[in-house]
Amino acid sequence: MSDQKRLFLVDAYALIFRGYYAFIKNPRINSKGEDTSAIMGFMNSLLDVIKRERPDHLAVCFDKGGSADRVEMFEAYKANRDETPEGIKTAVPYIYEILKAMHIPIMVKEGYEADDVIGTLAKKAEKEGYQTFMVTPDKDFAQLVSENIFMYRPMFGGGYETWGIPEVQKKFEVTDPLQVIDFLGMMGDASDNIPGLPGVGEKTAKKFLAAYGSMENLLANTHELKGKMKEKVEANSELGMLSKKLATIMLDVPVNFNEKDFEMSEPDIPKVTEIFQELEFRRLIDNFNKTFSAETVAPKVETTQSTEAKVSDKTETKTTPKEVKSAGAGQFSLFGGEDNSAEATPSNTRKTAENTSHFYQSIASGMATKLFVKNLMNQTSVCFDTETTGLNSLTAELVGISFSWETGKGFYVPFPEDKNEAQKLIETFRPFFENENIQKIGQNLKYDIKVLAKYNIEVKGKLFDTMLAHYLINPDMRHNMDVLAETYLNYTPISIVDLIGKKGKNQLSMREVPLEKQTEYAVEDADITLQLKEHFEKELGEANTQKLFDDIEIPLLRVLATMELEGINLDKGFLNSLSEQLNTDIEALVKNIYEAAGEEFNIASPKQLGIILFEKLKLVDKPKKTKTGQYKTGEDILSYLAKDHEIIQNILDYRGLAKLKSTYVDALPLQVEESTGRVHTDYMQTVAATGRLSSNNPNLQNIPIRTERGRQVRKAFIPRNEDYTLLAADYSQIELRIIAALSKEETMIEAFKNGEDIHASTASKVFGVPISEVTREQRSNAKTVNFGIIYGVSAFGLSNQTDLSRGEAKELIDTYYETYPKLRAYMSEQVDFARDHGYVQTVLGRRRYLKDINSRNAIVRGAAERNAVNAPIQGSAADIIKIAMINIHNKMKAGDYKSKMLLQVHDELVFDVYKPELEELSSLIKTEMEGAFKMEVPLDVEIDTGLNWLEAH
DNA sequence: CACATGTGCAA
DNA sequence: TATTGCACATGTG
Repeated sequence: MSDQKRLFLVDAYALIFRGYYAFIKNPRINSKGEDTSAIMGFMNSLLDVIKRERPDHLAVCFDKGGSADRVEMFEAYKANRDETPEGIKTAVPYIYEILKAMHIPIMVKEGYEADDVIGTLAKKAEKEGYQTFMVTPDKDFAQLVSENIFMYRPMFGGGYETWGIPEVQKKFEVTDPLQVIDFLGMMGDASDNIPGLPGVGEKTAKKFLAAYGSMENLLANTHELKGKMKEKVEANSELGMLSKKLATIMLDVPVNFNEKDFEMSEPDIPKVTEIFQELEFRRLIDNFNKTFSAETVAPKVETTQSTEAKVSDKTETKTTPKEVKSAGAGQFSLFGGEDNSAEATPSNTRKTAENTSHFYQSIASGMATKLFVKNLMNQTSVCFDTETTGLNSLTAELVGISFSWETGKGFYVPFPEDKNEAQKLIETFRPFFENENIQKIGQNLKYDIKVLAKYNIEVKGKLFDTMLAHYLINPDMRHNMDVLAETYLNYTPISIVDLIGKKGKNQLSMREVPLEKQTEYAVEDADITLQLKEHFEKELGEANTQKLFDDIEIPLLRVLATMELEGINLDKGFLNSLSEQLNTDIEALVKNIYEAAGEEFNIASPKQLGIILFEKLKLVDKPKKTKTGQYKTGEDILSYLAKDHEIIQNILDYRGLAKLKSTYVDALPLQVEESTGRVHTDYMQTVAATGRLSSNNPNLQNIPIRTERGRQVRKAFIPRNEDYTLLAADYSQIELRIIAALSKEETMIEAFKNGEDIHASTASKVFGVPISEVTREQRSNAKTVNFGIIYGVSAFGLSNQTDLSRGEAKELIDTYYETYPKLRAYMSEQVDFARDHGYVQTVLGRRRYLKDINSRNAIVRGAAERNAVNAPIQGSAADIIKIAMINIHNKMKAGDYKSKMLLQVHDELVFDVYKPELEELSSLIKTEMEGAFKMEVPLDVEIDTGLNWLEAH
């Protein structure tokens, strides 16, 4: 390394924003409800740089008041940037405080952007003989790169890349970094509000640069261009020059580079620790101490096993796996001294397979397998993960299975392509999978269970699914393994994309991946899942979440796997003829609409439709626009206009039929699984934040029912054969019953106990008429309010949903609360509870955290308050039907019924019932559903049967 | 081919 | 300015 002095200039806001958005899906919230993502993100980056590079000179640069010059040049400059998120605003003062405590100089110059400050300082430092590193992900800085000035770019997923002249040349396809200015000027930069040349994107900009070298030269030679592009560029030459100016980083900021001011000095460790403690940054305190402890001079690699690490400046760290002990009495020593250690990449402190020591071994020979299974059978708890040829568990073939029962160690069993051979191999593992006494751990076990079921292997014994565990710990977050590993283990697993490529053209099948890579990837997954399990196990115990996990979600996983494997029979022929009828009707409507419009256009394009309706036909004086400036053409908007213009009703009809055809009638037959002839939806158990299931591929929870035409689709869902019949069992008004019971609102409870029609009953009370005299309209409005209450509706919302005016809507809501006073009290109790505890919960203690409940932003807070009311209700209903499903499944299994549970639609279960079992099963289902959870309000279930799903209602 | 947007279906 | 979802067609790069 040269003796040249090195200066690091950190672009604070860029790193703060980046840190904030890196956590956007899983924001860090401390116990005070503050979003500390931005601070955490920034500090991670800063410490990372310090630890990695040990700079002798460093400063952090902020903006203040924006760039007066640029705003003068271009009014819109940064004008329509979204407002700075609250989580960032609150972060900045903390970051200032921390930097002060760390004795790191802060550079700010009123009226200048950090870009300009950094640029000016970098150039000045260069004159003093420094090497300067600009720490920022912002590509604008590439224009400043020189022999002594570099960009130091944090990369997603950890690590850094350094951009010198060659990198910039390659990246932007320029000869001189200064041309980056021309490049940005041409293509523009949405995030910086640089307009750029219209119609010029990255590709065109590069082409222009290659041909003309600069914006000026391009504009001087536009005669060489052709067609539209020529017109556009010529018409916008001024905009082009302006864009170039905006993209130029200014180098004349009045700041001085006094070396002394930028020297790194010892931080005030106690002070920094105190701030971190306040922010609840436990891991960061460790990280900080490590970074500044005396002996750490070089990048240090954490390992999961004992290491013989030689740490010295700029050398790699080697780790040696421990000799593997054979477990139990068996002589299980297949694993020789193969060196699995990997070089530590100095460019990454986040642990990855590259820099973590582990022992992963593949097991190939028959003898080895037998010994391995024997060893497996000695364990009490094993994590496993199946690797398959695809994501469809019904057709996926096993490529391998990984196992781990000890952190940092695991095994991979590759499977042969030949089906008979594969079946033979899996038979070896049957004793393991079907052993009741060995706990099976996995991430999304439903998938593995389904895959193995296709090999006729049943996974028995206690289960622990890390995905489900995390769903209960915080349902609002994401639960895929990569995110969990990064969040809880600070570990970045090998990405599947690295392994098999992006989907599309050249994506590999897992089988085509070299065995060593398969092993690394697969065993790593099992290893990580095992570590996550140890982590989550403790967290689950804290709340009554443990019961929810053991008694609801885990048993439900098996129920869902069974239902999904079962699928439902679909009458393809019926849908095909329906499709033809729709086609005829749609064609007629299209013809009609074109005539009325006076031209042909794409009716399905909201953009084109908007222009026809509101520009050509001028149907409305002031049409409403969407946030992107297009005309709104939603059903609610068009319905208002229907009475005035014939074309509107035709458009609405077209929309309805086109939707029906494309989403259901034509799409469903394509979803029939070839191997079974049935439709197999996939229930997502960890998606809905309230505890509901969701359904996809296809979504069988949104099959039409409200319109006559749409309802027909349900006729296509039929029993498996003539010995069976479809049975649908619906909870009647379960959410209203729950809110009545939870609020202890006697009036409503009584109505339910008396078996009254709740909407009519509400109408009767609210409008002050006997229940027999309630009009259809009154009942309908009462129904809307009843539902609206569950969602936290406003007078505005209610008036939009009904024919009522704002005033009438408000009056109706007021009267409603007077009729059911305890309902209102209950709702505000929920909000208060959320404010105090940061979460709300269902009848079974399922939690939903509401970080925005104390937000200063009324809109954000309002949304959180509605969630506080809605989540316990929707979630409790979800809890209850889950209980019913598990109990019904178990009884049907125990009773060895031929009938099958097929579908769940939030408050409804659909069964394929073997006719001789009908009576017995109807009563079993009703009993179990109504008895799933006892409240002061009785649950009521309506059951019906028929030749198809429509008849069963 | 990937992604955002607008729209609309269900409970 | 009503909750939770999923999927389609269009339009853009």
